[in-house]
Amino acid sequence: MHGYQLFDFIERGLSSCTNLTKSTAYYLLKQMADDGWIIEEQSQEGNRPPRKIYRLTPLGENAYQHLLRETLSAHTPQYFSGDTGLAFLDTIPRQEGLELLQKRRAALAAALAEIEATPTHPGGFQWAIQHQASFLAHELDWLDQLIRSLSE
Amino acid sequence: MHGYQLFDFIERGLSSCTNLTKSTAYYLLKQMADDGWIIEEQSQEGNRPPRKIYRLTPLGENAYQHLLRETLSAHTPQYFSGDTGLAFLDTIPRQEGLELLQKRRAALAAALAEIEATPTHPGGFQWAIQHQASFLAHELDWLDQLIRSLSE
DNA sequence: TTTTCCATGTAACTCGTTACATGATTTC
DNA sequence: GAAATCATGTAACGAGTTACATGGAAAA
Repeated sequence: MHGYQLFDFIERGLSSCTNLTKSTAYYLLKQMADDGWIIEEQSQEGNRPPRKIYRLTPLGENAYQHLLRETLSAHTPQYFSGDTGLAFLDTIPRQEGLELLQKRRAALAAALAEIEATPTHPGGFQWAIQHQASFLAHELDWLDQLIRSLSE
Repeated sequence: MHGYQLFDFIERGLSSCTNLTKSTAYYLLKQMADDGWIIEEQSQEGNRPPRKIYRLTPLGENAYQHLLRETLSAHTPQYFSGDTGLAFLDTIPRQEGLELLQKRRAALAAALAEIEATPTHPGGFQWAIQHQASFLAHELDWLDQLIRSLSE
């Protein structure tokens, strides 16, 4: 694929699972090219802007296989910036705290709704999306529980 | 508090909720001092190394109040590097995939066990810890479900 | 004809991390 | 006497983001 195509593919349906920007995509492709993981091939079709088609080198294939196994077998700890707020939740009036959390709940629900509306993806990609959806659903549950326990 | 004391407090029981290092803690304190959020007060007790006691300025108090409300009301999207692996899970033999995921499961279970062993914290801090624990428990459930569905 | 799409980048910057440095004091 | 604890930093680096730049073609 060429860069634009790759980015487009990711953007289209995987936007809920990543915050990759176009600039970063090109930046990463350049990195991989510099590292010898991929090679660029110029290509032009008609009057369209020239593209760079990327192809995996044996070195890149090797790196891919290793990285894949590493990511699959590792648990990466997750830290939530929102938890910092929770730690000091008891320093503001309870009513105000509840209103703020309601706002958070709305944003969370919107994110969940959006991901549930994304079309089905082929193969393993569906696992990633489903994981994200499942995570958001759990977050919503948890937040509702917190709000309920604060409302008493 | 002084820097070492602050870091120690966070490290002691909140290590499951953050990856703050000592260097970063001092770095952030310096930032806040530069921004006028806190002021340093030298202090020395006996032969012990000199300390810097930090005190919030009105400017810092204001920033704190605003940041707290922002963090409480916002939903920050979370992206999981592990999901990248899932997306390509179907490109390796199923048996090997299962073994890798089992390894991930073990690490996840260990993290959960560790956090469940941490002592209870005062006030809102408990919310943060409980959220992290709840998140890990859900991750474990989800992973077990994935493993089961792949085993069929 | 104006907007969006196709297609690519780069320079400057930010935020934080890593590795390293210091030195006294208390505990083993 | 060695190791851990107390207490503080800094210099160099790195990974990625932001803002900006370009320019033709197709769609509205």
